[in-house]
Amino acid sequence: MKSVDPDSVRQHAAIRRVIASIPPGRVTSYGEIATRAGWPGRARLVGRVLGEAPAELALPWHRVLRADGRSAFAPGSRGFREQVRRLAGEGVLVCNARVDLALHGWERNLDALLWGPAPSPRKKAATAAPRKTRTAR
DNA sequence: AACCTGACGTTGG
DNA sequence: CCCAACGCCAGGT
Repeated sequence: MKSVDPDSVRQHAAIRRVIASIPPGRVTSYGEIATRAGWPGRARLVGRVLGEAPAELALPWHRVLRADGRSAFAPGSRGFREQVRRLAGEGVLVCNARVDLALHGWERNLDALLWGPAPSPRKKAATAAPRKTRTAR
């Protein structure tokens, strides 16, 4: 049998716990989860844990996005569509394959709201800026 | 034991 | 905006 590292078990448990505590209608990143779980920099591990987590746990995986607000799944893929669908059901809209973290981010959006958008500082108000829908790369 | 590959992130060109 | 280079962890070849 394979010896299981007890420390590793705690990591996974902590990570799952953090994911399970993401409030509906809010999203966060892999890195943020890793940090909250006590292991900053282990974003990759979060992805693995999420992928191996049994469905019975019913973790809100759809509320986990990349640091830039895009889904970890390829646009158009099965997972991508399902994630977008679930998020939409919670009032989180995905525009241009991306979620506005400054708006739906799980805490940490205060300074962003006060200092202005952090990621893509939309030059001017999006007064109907058609922003080409970037035909799938 | 190298080498590759991911539900990742940051920095620098 | 795209790409490359690292840093990171665990598994598979």
